[in-house]
Amino acid sequence: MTIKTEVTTEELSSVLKLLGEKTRMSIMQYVYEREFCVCELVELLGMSQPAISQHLRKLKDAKLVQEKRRGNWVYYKINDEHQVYYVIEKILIELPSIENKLQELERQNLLCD
Amino acid sequence: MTIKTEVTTEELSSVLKLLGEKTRMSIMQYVYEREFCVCELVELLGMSQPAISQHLRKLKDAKLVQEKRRGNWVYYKINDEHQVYYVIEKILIELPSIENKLQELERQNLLCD
DNA sequence: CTCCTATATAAGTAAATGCTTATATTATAA
DNA sequence: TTATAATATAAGCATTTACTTATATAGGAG
Repeated sequence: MTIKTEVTTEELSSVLKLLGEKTRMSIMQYVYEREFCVCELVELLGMSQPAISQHLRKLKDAKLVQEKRRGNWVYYKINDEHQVYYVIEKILIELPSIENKLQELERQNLLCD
Repeated sequence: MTIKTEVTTEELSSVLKLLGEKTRMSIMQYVYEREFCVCELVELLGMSQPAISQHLRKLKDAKLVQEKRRGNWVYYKINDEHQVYYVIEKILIELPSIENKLQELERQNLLCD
């Protein structure tokens, strides 16, 4: 039996505040699919590296994503143990598919590692 | 058969941006329950009348709520025909119950009309 | 070690945000 | 009509935000 921990309005709205920004929402969508390194996200989202890094920092501070360094690259993935992960998931599955963009990335040989 | 309209990342994140503010999230929670006039929301949320009005304006502009004037009072309720209402609902049902606050409001005779 | 690549951080800045106070609008009632 | 109550709007302001550019850090390769 799973006991669902009660969430405060403040906690939930602070998560939604982070998702309420197009770029961060997209990042979340990508790292929900699989892990991505920073440079891949830079390509996918067409934004500067510092901009992406700063968004990732906020997501990491909120424990929405996890990072793992592999050589020069730092990979980010969604934290599926976040307190409101089940809510986040419900939101992310509503977004349009990112498959096209992933294929495009692969086609252009922009995948790292 | 219901056809679920595709939602863009931008549209969804703009809605989440509005919910990503504690006061507005609370307003949405209240008007999800039933209609409320502005002065009731002012009492419930303990904020100034202009502050509440301004939040309601944003929610109305985004078509998240509907207004209806009745005499001096303007009542707001959730717009259950919003494009992503089904997502909003999934979020709102996760919030802690507001029953206590409603009872308190009633006890103090602060209900309008 | 030195060089290079990936990433993070710092500082600066323009724009957006959420309040405040003051005032306008709208409807009811006298 | 005038007065009053509920709400909306305007203007001002402090804070936050999301970028930019420049620089720091960290690891791999030679």
